[in-house]
Parts: sequence; structure tokens; C-alpha cells
Amino acid sequence: MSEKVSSRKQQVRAEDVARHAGVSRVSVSRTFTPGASVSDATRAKVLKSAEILGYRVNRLASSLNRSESGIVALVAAEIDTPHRAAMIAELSERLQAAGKVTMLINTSGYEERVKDALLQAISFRTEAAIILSGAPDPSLADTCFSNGMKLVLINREEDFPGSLQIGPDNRAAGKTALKALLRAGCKRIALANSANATWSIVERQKGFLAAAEEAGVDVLCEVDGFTSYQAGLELGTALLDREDRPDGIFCTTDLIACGVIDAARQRFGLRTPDDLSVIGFDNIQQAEWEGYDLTTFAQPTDQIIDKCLEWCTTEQPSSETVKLPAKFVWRNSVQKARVPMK
Amino acid sequence: MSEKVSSRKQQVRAEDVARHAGVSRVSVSRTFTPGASVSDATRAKVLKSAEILGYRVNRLASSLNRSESGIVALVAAEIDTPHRAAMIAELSERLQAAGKVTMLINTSGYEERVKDALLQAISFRTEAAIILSGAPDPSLADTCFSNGMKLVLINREEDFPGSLQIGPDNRAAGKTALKALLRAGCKRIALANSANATWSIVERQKGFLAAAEEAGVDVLCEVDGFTSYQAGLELGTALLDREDRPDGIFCTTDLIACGVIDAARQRFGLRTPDDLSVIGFDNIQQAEWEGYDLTTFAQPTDQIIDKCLEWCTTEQPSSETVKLPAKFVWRNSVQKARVPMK
DNA sequence: CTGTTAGCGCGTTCAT
DNA sequence: ATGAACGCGCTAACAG
Repeated sequence: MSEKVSSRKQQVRAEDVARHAGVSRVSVSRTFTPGASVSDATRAKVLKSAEILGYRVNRLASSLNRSESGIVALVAAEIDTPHRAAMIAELSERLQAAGKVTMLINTSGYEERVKDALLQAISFRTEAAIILSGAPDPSLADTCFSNGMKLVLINREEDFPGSLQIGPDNRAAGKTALKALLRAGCKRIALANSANATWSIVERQKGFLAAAEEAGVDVLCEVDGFTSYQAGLELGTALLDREDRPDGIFCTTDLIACGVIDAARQRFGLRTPDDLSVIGFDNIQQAEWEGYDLTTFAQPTDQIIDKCLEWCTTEQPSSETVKLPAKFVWRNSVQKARVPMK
Repeated sequence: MSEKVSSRKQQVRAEDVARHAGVSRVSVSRTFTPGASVSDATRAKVLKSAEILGYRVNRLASSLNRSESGIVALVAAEIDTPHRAAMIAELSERLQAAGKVTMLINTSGYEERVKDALLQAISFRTEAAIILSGAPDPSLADTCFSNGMKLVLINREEDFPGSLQIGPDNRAAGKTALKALLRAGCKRIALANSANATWSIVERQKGFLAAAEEAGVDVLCEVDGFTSYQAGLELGTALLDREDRPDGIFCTTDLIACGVIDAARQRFGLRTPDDLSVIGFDNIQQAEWEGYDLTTFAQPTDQIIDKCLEWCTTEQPSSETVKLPAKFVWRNSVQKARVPMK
């Protein structure tokens, strides 16, 4: 008769610790449950035995039992993009500090993935899903809600009931950008934007153009490509190649702005801010690199995350839409003011 | 008498679906278990009811039962650094494609966090932990192993039994870098490195210096600061400010290289490759930006991940150390060859 | 092919 | 303060 080999992976259980410490299994559970009552003597015995045996509470089991996983899903595409990476770094940092575990779901590629991401999150009884890319199908969102899962959309479209929608005030930033270019004395103002921009990026464009119309100035619009450095290079090249070359460009993204600046420098021999003023958005790390020294808008990341965590930890949060001001970061890619303020 | 309010979060269970479909609870389980035998009729009924009720298998429960979580932990610090972000993007992408779920643990800050990260991973019965930053305490590693958890160290120190250790062949790359600078006709060769470099980065330096000694050439070594763009700026400034200004610099990291190039351009009016040859390492996105056009080494990311996944999915993998060649990526930050090859 | 039974590891009653 | 019993939601094993 062959010995039966268990295919299950071995694991130290609370019962093992209890036997080793000579106490009941419940006492083990209690020593690891904050606020439970155990005598110091048994607690000490339990901790010692746990240490020796290498025991760790199985959170799969405890989560199942308590119906609280402590897991938060982070749904994002293009994770290696500077601003996105910074956001994820901050978020994961803060989630951990709040005692949560982050499950990262990469949705690069086909859009259908956002759906799969949420389904996976539901399967793990994730407490919340923070979505940085794409918007889920509303019906799917209902499934999330009915499973007690919270939904946060950062920098995403409006009209999504039941969730927290949060991001910078993109329109206001667009207006500020226009004013700054005017105040710098720019005569021919342009806008460089991706043709595949997200909703929040388009908002920046709208704010910029609305302010321009209000001020009665024309804007050269170059909208093409993706939201990337390479697109910035081409947008910049197209704009600077014109006979009526612009002298002030608002780029809806720092990545685009870096491309525009490089196009100016490498392809046209133009320098910022002397020959050209450029404003970006995001305040990515490269914005403060000496080769760019980019005037831009810093996303209110800290406040976004503050609000996000607060909302996620309240019992029955209600639908909410929050716009936070983006901070204008002055560096040296915009000509010093030549026009006095009104 | 007040009605008792359940504090547990509501959840659609297999039993609910079973009742709704008029079948047994096990049939529900079977329809969602690949390779289980259910008649098409009942499967259809189950799927329909599941759809209606919004049922999703609770993976906390199934993982507990089957002792297989399907979760892989990604342990990393400085997630927003270009190369690290790219690595995480790729890894999470591939893990998902392999049907795994990635749990991201950010260990930026104090070093103790790596320990906490692994303890957390153990709690969730993670199938493997892929460590991109820091090295765990060996005794802790044993706890991992005894809980059936695999350990992968990417770009980390050697002598770590029981794990897969994988990364580029840093020494070889260092040697290649030196040869390239010599072949470019550089007369005064320098090395720029962080004072807080990881083991793998120091290996690059060692390879470079060993090759220099072999070739009988002196190397100016500037080692200071962190592994960052800012450090590169200062390292570059220090080197280029010397009377015996170098004309060829190997930077152990692209980030440092970008800093060096900017120092040369912005602070000394020097251009690559005409006045100065620069070589980096990592092939980050910025390396191909037009302002840098950096000659560098591409990490063999794909192969690393291939091996990583393969190793993690084998039943009883044995200790292994793998060095993969880094690919030299020629761009335009190094003077064209002026010295014929030997 | 289907249903019944048992148990994954844990936390929370309810007793003592 | 401690122990016994129960159930979280699920799947594997065993009958029929």
C-alpha cells in the first residue's frame, strides 16, 4: 500500500501553535486579535511558540471569516508613465500606512480589461477599487456595489453614481495657463494635445480655449498622436515649422511638453524661454530636470489620496465629485512677465 | 424588540445561485471549476442565474480550501523610478497573463519594511515573492519556504539559497562600456556612480574598472550621492569642472547619465557626443529622448520575466543563479569609433 | 452526472 | 480568562 502523499502545501496553523504552547486554539486566535482578552502569561507562551514555529495568521481564512479582506485594488494602465508611476507609488505607500494591502491590476492593452480587473477585484472581495484608467461599465459598477465594494475614479469622467470621483480642476488650470502665456507677452499662442486624450486632459484643453475666447485671442490647435513624449516631438515640430510660428505653447501634459521643448531645441535651435514659452501639466520628475526646467501644474496628489482614503474608510460613503486646485509651479520655461497684470 | 442589523457585508453566495437555478450548491461550484463534470443543461441554468444575481466565486474561500491563492507579491522600493516602473509594468502584465494576481508591496523608506512585506505576503499565502529591492533576512526566507512560498531576487546579492536570483550580467556590461569608450578614442575616461548603489550597480563599476586595469588605462572615479538624476548632475559637474576634464564617462545608471549630460550641456556648454562621450545603463524611456539620445545597455527584461515565471510555476524549483547578457544599445551619445578594433 | 459529507483556518458567539 | 461549538464560502472526496 503506497503512502498517501498530500498535495496540499504545508502550513503552520493556529492549532499547531496551541498544541506547542499548551493552550487552546482560541487563545492563539485571541493573542493575534487586537482588543481580545488574554492573560499576559498565555499571550507570552503563544507568542513564543508562534515565533518558534514561524506562525502567521492566515489572512485568507480570517478575511473569509470576518468578511473584510483589507485589500484595495489599484486599476491602471501605462503604469510606467512618469505621472502614473508616481501616483501608484504614493497610493501604495499610503494604503499600506493605512493598513491596507494593494492589489495591482494592469489594464494596458484592450479596454475590456477594466471589466476583467473589476471582476477579479470582486472575487477577492476587495474593499475598494481605485481606478486610474478607463471607466467601468455602469452595470458592472452595480455588481461592485452590491458586493460591498467601493469605487473611486481618479481623473475620470463624470456622472458615475455611487462612486467618488476626484481629480484636479483641469478647466481652471487651462485658464491659468492661458493667462500666464498672455502675461508673458506671447503673441501667437498654441495648444498641443494628444488625439487620444482622456477626459481630464480634454478638460484642460477646454479650459484653455474658453479662456482664450474670453480674452479674444486666437489659438493654434495641434491635436494628434498619443499622450506621449514622441507625440510631443511631432506636435512641436508641426507647430514650429509653421510660417506663423507660435511663441507660447500650452501642452496638456508634461510628457508632451518635454517633446515640444526637445523639438524646439534639437530640431529648430530654439530655446525656452527666450524663443518660446512652454507650459505643461503633471509636474513629473523630468519637469525639473535642468534640460527642461518646465513651468507646469502639480497635481494635488496628496489631497487626492487623503480624500480617497478618507472616503474609502467611511461606512456608507455617498456619491461625491471633488475637484481640487492644481498648483501652478513656476520654473523657467516661460518668459518673465512682460505684460503687467490687469 | 429592535431588529438585529447584520454588520457583515452582503454577498452573493453559491447557495443563492443554486436556489435560484433550482440545482444543488455543488453544481454551482462545478460550473466554475475548470474540468469538472456538469451537464450542459445545469451549467446553462447556473450561468444564467449567476449572471442575474451578479455572482462571483469568492476566491478568498476557494483559495483557502485549495491552498492556492494565485497571488504573487511584488516587493519594490522607489516604484516611480523609470526603470523600476517599467519592470513593474512588465511583471504585472505578464503575471496577469499567466493567471496570477499581483500584490504590490512598496518598501520605500526604512529597510525594515522588506521584512514586513514578506510577513504580509506569507499571511496571504502568496505563491511567490519577487523582490526588486532590498534583501530579506535569511531566517525570514526560511519561514517563506516552510510556508511553500517561492522567492525570486531580481538584481540582488548572491548567496541566497533556495531562491532564484536573476539579473543582467553587470560585470560584462561594465567591460563592454570601457571598450566602447576606448574605441571611441576617449583619452580621459571617467566613471560616475552613486555612493548608495545597489549590489548590481556596483558590479557594473567593478566590471568597468577591471577592464580598465586590464587595458592599462586610468579611470577618474566620481562616486557620490544617490542613484538619481540629481546625483548625475552633481557627479557630472564635479567631473567636468576638473582641469583634466574627462572626455568619456560611464554612468552606472541612465538616470545618472541624463544628469551628466545635462550638466555638460547646461552648465558647461558641452555637447554629446562631440565634446563628451557618455554611456548609461537600463535603457529607460528618457534614454531615447532626443535631448539625450543615450547609448546604453538594455536590461534583458523579457528574458528575466520569462525565467521568473517559468521558475515560479515549477513544482519544486531548486536554487538557481542566472545572469543574462544586457544588450548594448547604440544611440548617439558616444563618439563614432576613431580607433580600429583590435 | 448529481447530491451528501467533510474540512480548509480562522474569529466569534456562548457558556463556564 | 478560557474552552466548546458554530459558521464564513468554497471545493474534494465519496456515494449513488
